[in-house]
Amino acid sequence: MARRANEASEGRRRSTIREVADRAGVSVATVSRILTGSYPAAPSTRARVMRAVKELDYVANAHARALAGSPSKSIAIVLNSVISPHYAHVAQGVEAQAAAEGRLCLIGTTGGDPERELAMVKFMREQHAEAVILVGNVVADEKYRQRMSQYAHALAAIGSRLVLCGRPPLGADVPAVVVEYDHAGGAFAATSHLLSAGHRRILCLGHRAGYTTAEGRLAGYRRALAAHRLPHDPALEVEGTMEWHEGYRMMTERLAAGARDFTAVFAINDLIAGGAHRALVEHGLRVPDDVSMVGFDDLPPSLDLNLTTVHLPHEEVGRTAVRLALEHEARGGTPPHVILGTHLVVRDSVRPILR
Amino acid sequence: MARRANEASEGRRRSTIREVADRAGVSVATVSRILTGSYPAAPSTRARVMRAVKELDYVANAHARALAGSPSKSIAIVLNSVISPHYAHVAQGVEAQAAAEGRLCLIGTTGGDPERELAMVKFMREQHAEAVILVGNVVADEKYRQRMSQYAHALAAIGSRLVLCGRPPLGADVPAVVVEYDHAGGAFAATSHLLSAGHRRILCLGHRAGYTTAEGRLAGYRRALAAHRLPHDPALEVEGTMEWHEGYRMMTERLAAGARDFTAVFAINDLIAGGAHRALVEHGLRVPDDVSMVGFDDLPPSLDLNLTTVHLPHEEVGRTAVRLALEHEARGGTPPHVILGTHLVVRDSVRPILR
DNA sequence: TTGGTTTCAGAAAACGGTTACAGAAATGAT
DNA sequence: ATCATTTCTGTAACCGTTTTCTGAAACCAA
Repeated sequence: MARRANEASEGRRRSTIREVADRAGVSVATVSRILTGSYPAAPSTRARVMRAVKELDYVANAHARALAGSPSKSIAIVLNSVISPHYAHVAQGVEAQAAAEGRLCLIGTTGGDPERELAMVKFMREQHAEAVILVGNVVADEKYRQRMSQYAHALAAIGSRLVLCGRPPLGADVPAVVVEYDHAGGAFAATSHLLSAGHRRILCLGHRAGYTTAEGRLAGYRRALAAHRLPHDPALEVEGTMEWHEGYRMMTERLAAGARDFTAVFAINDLIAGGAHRALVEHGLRVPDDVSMVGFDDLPPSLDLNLTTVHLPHEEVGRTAVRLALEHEARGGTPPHVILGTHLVVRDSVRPILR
Repeated sequence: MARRANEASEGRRRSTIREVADRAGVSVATVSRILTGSYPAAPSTRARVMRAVKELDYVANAHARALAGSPSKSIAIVLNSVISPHYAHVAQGVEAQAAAEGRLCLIGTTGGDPERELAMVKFMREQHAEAVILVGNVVADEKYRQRMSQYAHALAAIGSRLVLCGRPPLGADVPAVVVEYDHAGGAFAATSHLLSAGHRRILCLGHRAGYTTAEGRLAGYRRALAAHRLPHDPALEVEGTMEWHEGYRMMTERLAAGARDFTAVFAINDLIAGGAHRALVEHGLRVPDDVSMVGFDDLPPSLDLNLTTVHLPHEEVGRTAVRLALEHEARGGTPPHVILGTHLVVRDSVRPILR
């Protein structure tokens, strides 16, 4: 079917609201009002305008729109990387909620570098994003905190919001929405689960000072022990980063050292659990028959391992971040600080101990 | 250290180029020129301006900038979902390359719905993205193709580009950059690998008519058989979607049917391989001892299974998409169409057959 | 000095929308 | 028929930049 004149495609620049107005025989103001729906035009006018829009294949210029005062309709998300499952889920949540609220999603990755994070926030500020959502932990020195809280103030001054997602607040006087996970609560539940099964020597794999996520989980582990009137044994708390090969390393070294001085493992995340699992298998130990294990995060690896683990509402945190930012932008007041709950997902990686 | 007057944070609106100009005692034109670096101003003027920028915490308004004519410096990526590892890797590549070229990344997900994809493209068009990158396959009816190629023309008319990533071209006359994978080549290599090991009855799991990805891989499988002067046996080509549970289903049904009429499996992707693997194990068959297996994609599951598989340059495809779009935008001419090569990653899931 | 080049900086016109304000047309009441 | 409303539409200012065109200094050679 031969298309009409194919005007829009003919190497010409895009059509403007003025051209639409001319073709419909009305003023630009009318076109604008009809398209934004800010005013109920007469049906006949409306029809003429819509026809002109169709014929010219008119698409409004978001930049002109934003410049003229209407909000930019965009949400920015800044994270470590997109390929890590956890971040991917959070990003998915952000994007989904943003789309549901008619917003576009700007995305930037930092590779965990605070400098790049700061640069990204500045970049997003140029774009007038309605909210800038920072996801995950960064090792934050004092200079970083100062600069970031300056950004928070700057964003707040123009009716935008900084949102901290899965990371601690910057300070009481810094206007930022905060959405955190209850790491300690989850770790408490996980450890209690092992304790209830009769385990007393529980290895805690992967804590690390300065990383609030790991610290929170270690705290929950200790609290659970304390609730059972057990002291925590520093020899059972193994330090390491939250990666598969670190889990493998920690467990391998432990087993190589000789005595198997534990009956259960609380891995601070599922990746560590996965690595530790491999190391156990290589030493002829089976989960859960020989060693019980609980993880944290509830990501794909835990499914493959049939691992009992703590579920983090990854996607929910992203949705909540967007929702709160937008609500708060409208309402004002003190930025909300919410802590999302976690829960234990029981699979098959724990056996009771008979005494 | 007490900060000066903290002016920018004091609930006031953001500062403009005019304010910077006033404070530095120059005109807005000069400020603009210095900030964009469009020509070398006198050092003293430059210093004054930069100081004013710092003091006012001035950040340029990207919308005003884009409106005034400079390119928007943004790349849009539209994909199925962010949590699928394959798409996540592609997105990572796009974001990385975009950042490297000083561009911001707009992201949108469709959930595989062609309607939402079209809406997203329109949305991105409003934002004047320099390129719109469409990732992954969609079931495309004729109406969709028409609309999408109309968009391609519209984008081309304003110096932007539509990029198709991992999906076939829309047509010869549609101005779109295309970056594809060599599915057939990869499948040929994978199947040849099994054939060289002496396998003759090779199950092909997961082809599906209408899905170009699956079709390409099936074609490669058949071509490899043909190269060995073997006919392809329709009974060995099992239909299914590219998901874990489908792999599980296909293999379970196969084994339940009775006779084990194959010695090796070519799974059309790693997820299928994973599901099939589980089914085999449940029937007491081990990989590679009892059955050899090759997958496709080289994603996390294949690592866990120690699966020999075809590596797809996931991230590379994203980087290439951005690079080509930007290059082509500058150069013009016929949009490039590249096919990225794949290669076999040999792990430990294939055993030679002794005759 | 003078006149011709450079260099640097300013004035003002876009860019493409939104919206306050005002005016015209249509409606209803008298 | 007249006037007061109500309903719709047009005029024009403005958003914050970039950029073209032009003018003023500053420099150098004659």
